[in-house]
Amino acid sequence: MDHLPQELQSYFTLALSVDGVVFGFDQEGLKILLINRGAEPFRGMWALPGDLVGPAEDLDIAAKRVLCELTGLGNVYLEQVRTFGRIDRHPLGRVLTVAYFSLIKIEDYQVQHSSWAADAGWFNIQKLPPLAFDHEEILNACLTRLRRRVRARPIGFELLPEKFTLSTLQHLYESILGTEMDKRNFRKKILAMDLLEPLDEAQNGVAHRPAKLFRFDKARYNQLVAEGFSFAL
Amino acid sequence: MDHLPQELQSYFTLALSVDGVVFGFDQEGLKILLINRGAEPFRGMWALPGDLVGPAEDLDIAAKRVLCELTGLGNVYLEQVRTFGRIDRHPLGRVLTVAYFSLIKIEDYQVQHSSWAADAGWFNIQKLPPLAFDHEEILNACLTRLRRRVRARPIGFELLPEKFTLSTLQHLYESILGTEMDKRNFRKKILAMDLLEPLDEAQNGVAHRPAKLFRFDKARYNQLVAEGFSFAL
DNA sequence: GCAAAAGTGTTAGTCATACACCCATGT
DNA sequence: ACATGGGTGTATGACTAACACTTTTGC
Repeated sequence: MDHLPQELQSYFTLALSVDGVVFGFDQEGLKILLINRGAEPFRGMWALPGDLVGPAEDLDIAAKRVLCELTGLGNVYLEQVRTFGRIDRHPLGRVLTVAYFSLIKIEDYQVQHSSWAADAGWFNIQKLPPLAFDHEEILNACLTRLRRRVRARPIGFELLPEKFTLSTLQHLYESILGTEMDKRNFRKKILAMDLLEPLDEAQNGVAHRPAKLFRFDKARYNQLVAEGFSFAL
Repeated sequence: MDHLPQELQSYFTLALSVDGVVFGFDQEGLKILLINRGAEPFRGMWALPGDLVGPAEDLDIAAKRVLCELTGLGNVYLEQVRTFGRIDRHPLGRVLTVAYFSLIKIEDYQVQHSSWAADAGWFNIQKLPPLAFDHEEILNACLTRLRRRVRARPIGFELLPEKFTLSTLQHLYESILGTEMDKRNFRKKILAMDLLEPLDEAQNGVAHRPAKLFRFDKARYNQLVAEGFSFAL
């Protein structure tokens, strides 16, 4: 810091954190991963996973690091949402936070032991506990962003296993958007996009007619985009 | 800073700036306001207007301050876009920057003398000079955001004087989106939304049939939104 | 055979697109 | 009278929304 002119030094006194809203999906619907804080402030409260950004740590890398420490997962969908900078948002000092959301396949998640979390767990998006800091505001911003994105980009698949049924996909959309959709219209629309590859495989062990399985064909999507296609649901 | 535990102090060594993409619109099309840097680094280069965020300054307030110092305007449309955090993006140290874009009525702009700008000027979005720092990347992010927003929210009016013609409005959209639109279809669509109040007034002094003037009815928009309407162009 | 979810088409209405001529004004 | 942009309607195709019954499996 010695190389800085005197008059600039007082500006280099902020800290920055990243906070992540980790979305997952299962039979019960859309969920998010919360941690129970193991350290002050707000020890014992549920909060979004997050950590301070190191002085020489790239912002996106920090977000990936937090996610990986918490879930053991790398290489997942991760998107910056926005930065929250109210002066008094953190009791320890001037800490701004950059919010990210990520989409993971909930079945891939394994509990990890991270320094800042005494406990972690999935919460249904409908039944959330009170959150520490301004994390409810952050969560709302991320949820709003997810709802817009999921209709304009084929990112819903990031929440599903590789093979899935059309009904599961429809329930995914319904539970993210909070709406009900017509089965026939949904299938018509999504299949017409020609992004799903039907597999020669079906569910088994279910007490009803087994559904066919599909896979999202990412290469096909990229090709269509290059030809001017744009996803919309 | 004394109240911080030892192990946290090294995190409070970052600086944060805000950078703004100020959009304006006139007969020539969409423009942005650039400054010529009066200080190192990049002295003499064109750059986005921006400044460091004070240790006790709210983030949004900082963005408004920069905009006001530059243009003399307050109370304009201002939206946070995203935060750029590459480690080496600033030569003086670890400075992250939060990008904002704003929409102003170009005729309201008066040159101000601000400390960090030797000069300032409007540049056609098509003919920009090379920019300092990573400001080209920031600009692109803001432009992309503007293009999406302008189709989903009635914010284009922020760039126009209170009274405007339908042709001007159409040219505004065309120059933001980089497309051409059909005159009849455009008028049909925008008038069908019932957001524009036709005035008993027309252009004058033009060498052709004078166009009728309209005003954006914000109260009407708010009412329609409450009833479930959503703007789309 | 019953419960449970899978799978499948048609119709009516709405919306988007394409397109060409007359009008009012200034010079 | 001419140049300039203002202003207007219709027809076609595409997409959206609404809607009910048969099929396949496990128990």
